[in-house]
Amino acid sequence: MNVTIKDVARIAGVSYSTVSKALNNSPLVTQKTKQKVLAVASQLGYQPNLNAKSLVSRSSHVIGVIWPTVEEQAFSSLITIVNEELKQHAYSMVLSINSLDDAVTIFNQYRLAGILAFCEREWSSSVDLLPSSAPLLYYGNASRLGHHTINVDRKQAIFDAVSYLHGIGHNRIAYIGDLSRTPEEAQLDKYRGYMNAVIHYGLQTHPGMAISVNDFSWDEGYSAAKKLLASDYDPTAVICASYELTSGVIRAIKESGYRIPENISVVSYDNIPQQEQLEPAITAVGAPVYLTAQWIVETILDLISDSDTSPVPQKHIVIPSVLTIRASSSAP
Amino acid sequence: MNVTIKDVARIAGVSYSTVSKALNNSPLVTQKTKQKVLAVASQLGYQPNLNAKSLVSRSSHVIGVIWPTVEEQAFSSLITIVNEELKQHAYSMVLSINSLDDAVTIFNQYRLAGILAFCEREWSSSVDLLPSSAPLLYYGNASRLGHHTINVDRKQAIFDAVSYLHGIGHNRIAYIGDLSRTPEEAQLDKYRGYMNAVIHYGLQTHPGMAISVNDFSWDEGYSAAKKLLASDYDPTAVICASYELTSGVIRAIKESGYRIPENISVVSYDNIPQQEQLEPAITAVGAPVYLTAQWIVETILDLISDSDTSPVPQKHIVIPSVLTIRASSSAP
DNA sequence: TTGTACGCGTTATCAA
DNA sequence: TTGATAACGCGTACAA
Repeated sequence: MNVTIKDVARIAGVSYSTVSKALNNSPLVTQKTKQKVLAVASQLGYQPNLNAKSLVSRSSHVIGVIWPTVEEQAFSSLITIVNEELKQHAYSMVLSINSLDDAVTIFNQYRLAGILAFCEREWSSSVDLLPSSAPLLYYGNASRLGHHTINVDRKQAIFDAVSYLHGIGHNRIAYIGDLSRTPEEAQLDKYRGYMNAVIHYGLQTHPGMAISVNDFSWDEGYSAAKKLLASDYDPTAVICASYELTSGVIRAIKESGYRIPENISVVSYDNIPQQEQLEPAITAVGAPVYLTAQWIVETILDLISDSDTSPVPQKHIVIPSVLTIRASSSAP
Repeated sequence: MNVTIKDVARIAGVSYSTVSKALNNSPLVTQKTKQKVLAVASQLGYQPNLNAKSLVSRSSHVIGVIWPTVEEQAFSSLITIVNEELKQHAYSMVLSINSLDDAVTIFNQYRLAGILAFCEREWSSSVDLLPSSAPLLYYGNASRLGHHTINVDRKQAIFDAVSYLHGIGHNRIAYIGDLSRTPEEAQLDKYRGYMNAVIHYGLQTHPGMAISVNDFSWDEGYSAAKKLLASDYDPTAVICASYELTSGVIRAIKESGYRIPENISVVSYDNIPQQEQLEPAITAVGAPVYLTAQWIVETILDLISDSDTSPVPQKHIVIPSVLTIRASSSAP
């Protein structure tokens, strides 16, 4: 326990600076001594002290991710993939589920290489004051803040969904999502995309064409779909604002004796592989999660290497939506 | 950026050891200089370097939590509460979603104060080899390993559910859970509790009294309940192995025209507050999540303070189940 | 009450 | 090619 390079040096019979070189693949050491040092190190169970390491190098190869809404599943697959991607680039990832402020504080104190903030809803007002030594990249709807941001284009995504459905002949296209008086920015974007498209294509309108949900559980999707089918709107297609909603919606549609897509087409927001597993496989729009993860990782790593050169230009990246057509949609 | 105590000392016109004392509430400094130092520190935006701090103190006030199955929501409320509890004790929490080995490795390298492993299913075989300098506490089914463990009593929980239902007059009590040939240990425990109780109380048995699910989604619960109701078992009560399953089960029961609890009682595993929000509020068994979180925090903090004194006795804590009666159950 | 000096484990710069 | 030595930022005896 707590064996240091000095211990390794003593056993291996070399100086500890030589050990350091051997451990770091320095060319300033012979293969032979290197082998010996490595052998002793692993035999002693040597584990480098990252505190010392990042104290001297003033940084580490660790990215801190802030994820205050751990109970929302929406980000979990994205975060999983980001983690894998970072590992490929020899970075580690560490999560905090504290508030933005608390998390930034502790990450800063550890002098992490970079910080990634996944916060779709709440933005601490004091965050602008926090002097972050590490590059801070926000994922979500934060273009207004004076920080680097990366976003998915939700408005375009839903617009594309309507375009696609209209293109194959649908005219009564319903929407199930968050229409509350004060929806989060992200949800408002989706609704805007829907309304814009409805107007743009001159679709039939109806008071009951857009159904609001209280949260994004399957249960709410189920209830909303029941309500939709009970109205006299008689939609030929429905667009759902999330994967979970969709899973409830298709259950409700099936139970009401309708078939997908023969009687009604379903298109879901959230371009994640899991859509493939639903029955039937669901046509989806939104930024593909793999692509999003890759962009996030690439951007944060760029910011880290850029951070030497000042001034750093502000980055605001928007990931386009992709339409993935599956079995749940067809011409009416 | 990167202002150190030396900078603070220079501006405040004192030596940097005085600054250190002032920052750490040492009694060896006058209130006046302390105030001055604190003022200068905050004005300069001083942020302590935790790397240096834990390098010199050989530890930090940070607990690392290993959570490889981030996509399973089961732990999320527990982890949220653990986080809050730790904050109360002036500890920070940091998560890793890597494999057990990878996570332990990096946490060790950062010399964190303690490690908490939330891994219900997979146990890396090599984990025993990892020399962890920090106390490692496992949550899950790991009593076989040579490590400290903390667990909930799932077998007792389900047994209690049957006892309760039998006590108020039920004789045909169904079970919906994971009965696959090779279930995880945790799920097997639940089923054992059920079977033990069925035998113990001499309940009516039937081939279709226990329905197996493939995963713990609401969807599987829904399908299982439909199957159960279609059989000729005619249960007066049903026990579900998880919260998500239950949410699907009650939907299926309602749709089949039955009322809860008049026609059929429902008891769910997972003693979490969310059970209260279902319609009707669900009677639940299992270790209350708040209690579990408190035990976890208390145990890991104990282990940390014990770790000075060697040898440390091995701790294996089992948290008892509690029956929380709500509207979903009544005499048949 | 305040300041000085040393060490924590590591990397990097020199001399040897 | 190796080894001694000075940082990195901080806590803490010990001296003033």
